[in-house]
Amino acid sequence: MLHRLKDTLAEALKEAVQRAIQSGELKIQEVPEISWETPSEAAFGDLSTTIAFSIAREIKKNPREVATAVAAQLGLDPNLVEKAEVAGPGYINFFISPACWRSAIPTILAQGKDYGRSEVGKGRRVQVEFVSANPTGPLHVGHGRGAAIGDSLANLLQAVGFSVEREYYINDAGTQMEILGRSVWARYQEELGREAAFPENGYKGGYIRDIARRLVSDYGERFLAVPEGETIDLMSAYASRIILGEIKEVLEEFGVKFDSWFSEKGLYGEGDPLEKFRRFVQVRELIAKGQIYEYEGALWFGTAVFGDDKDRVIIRSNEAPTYFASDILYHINKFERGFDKAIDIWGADHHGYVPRLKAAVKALGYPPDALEILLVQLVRLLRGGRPVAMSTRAGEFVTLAEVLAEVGKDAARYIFLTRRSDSPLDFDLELAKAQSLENPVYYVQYAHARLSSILREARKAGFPETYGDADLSLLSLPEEVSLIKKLAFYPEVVLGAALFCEPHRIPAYLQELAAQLHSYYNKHRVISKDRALSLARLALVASIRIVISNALSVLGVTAPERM
RNA sequence: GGCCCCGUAGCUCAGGAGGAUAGAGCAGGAGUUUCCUAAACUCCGUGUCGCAGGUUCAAGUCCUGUCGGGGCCUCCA
Repeated sequence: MLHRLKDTLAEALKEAVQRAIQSGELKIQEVPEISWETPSEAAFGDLSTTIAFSIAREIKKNPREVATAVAAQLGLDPNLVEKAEVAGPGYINFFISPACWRSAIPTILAQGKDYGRSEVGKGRRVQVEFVSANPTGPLHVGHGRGAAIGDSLANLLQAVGFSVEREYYINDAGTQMEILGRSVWARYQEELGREAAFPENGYKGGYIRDIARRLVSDYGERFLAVPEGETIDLMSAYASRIILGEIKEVLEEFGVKFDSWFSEKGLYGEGDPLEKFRRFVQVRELIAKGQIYEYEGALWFGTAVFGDDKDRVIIRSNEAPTYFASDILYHINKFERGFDKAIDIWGADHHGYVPRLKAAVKALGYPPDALEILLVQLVRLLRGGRPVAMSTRAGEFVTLAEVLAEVGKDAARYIFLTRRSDSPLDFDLELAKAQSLENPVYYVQYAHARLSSILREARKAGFPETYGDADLSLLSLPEEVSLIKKLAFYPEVVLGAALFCEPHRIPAYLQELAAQLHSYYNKHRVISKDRALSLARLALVASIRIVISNALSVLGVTAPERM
């Protein structure tokens, strides 16, 4: 609705500029693109354009004069626009008629769950890769934040028409897996009463011992007889399978469903990784171009010329590929699967890798913006304002599962999504549990429950469940028009949040909408003796409920009927 | 040493692709319920937008420098 309105007004503006050109008032070649502002104050109208400034710059005239000349030529539909006026240094402000705003209501009621969706991304495939934690231990709170952001971002992109795939990259190859195997091996031996040195950098968490115990109960002492060299792989395979299973469980509980679980091992497949890599590189003639070269026995990728600080090793002199090699192969694989865009969501501690991976993508000949990397800052876990001590190395950390058990999915997801991802987040367990003013989740959910309650009461009072007959012109209070306006902007909020990868815009919007609703509710009765007015207000209430419900659903938070 | 992020009200943070007099939540104070859910509402805010320059008709927003906080640098994973 808003989108159409803007197009209509932009058209009218362009025509006005044309006429001003023809009449000789403006001497410009072509009409510039119309951009819209939403004024900060009601006195400045509902929509505002700064087109006069850009024209004025071109022809070196006073912006105010330009605005006046354009406004004088404006032919506007009085059903849509009450007035358009020149204000300040050269704004043209449009005052949209209440009737026009009200037309949003039938649209919302008709579209229901689809209200807010658009087709901007139609025909384009995006992959969102997130969480991707090593299967060497349980997910912690930080992973939870990444999960919430990745999942809602995927929802948002879907809502604006992209075809989206959620992927979890399982880092199941390399040194960490070996360390996992060694850790389990040590615990396994201990369980069976054999002296065993625990690896220096091993995983000390209690879950390793649990896995060792399961191993004992499943297989008894069988592995003690196997040569140590062979046991490590077996141990790490066994442990990672269990851990990955638990990761999947927690994510499901958290409401996150991946379309694909991509194994790093699978990336290399059966063949020798080094060979595989060389083959690919040759196909792309990277060696011929000098982008990949040997130096001191290692294979280097010349990322420096593509914006990295320095060149990077991809195959070490001991023939082992670095993680960078895996990352390169993995991203080649992504693009070969046909995604137009890959969005990686990483912990902020990996930010050092951004330039080198982007450089690699560029070197491989993919468009630079085909890869977008979103960094998620750390989560500081608090309890009653005091930091909760955590140390991954010592194996003491609060897991995502524990947080979920304590505060629940809705509060956790909502809080993770309230701040922009590049800003560190304080997550207070007491606050997340609190059913109080301090907890933003309940504020919004309560609004939804309230609206549901009104609609229930209306049904009891014999009001119809559809509002086609409602006389919406009765919604004349400033609060009502302002609420409708807010609803009309929802699709743009979704679009902005999706395109800028900023899910936090949704909770911010919800907070504002809920505040307006609560205030309206306390001031005016929806269901009254005036049946016509009641019906009109019920149509508004039903529309608000749809928008809150849709927005919460994008966040993966439930919209309760009762609280 | 190099790079990245952050610096906005007492606290936690927004600031929507440069725009008009910079906002919200919380904390603190005072009030509101015969009525659709008080998990709510109403009222109470003078901010060197870290600092200094610059670009622009217009800068919290862009550029440069600088100070403060956090993070990252490896033939580590």
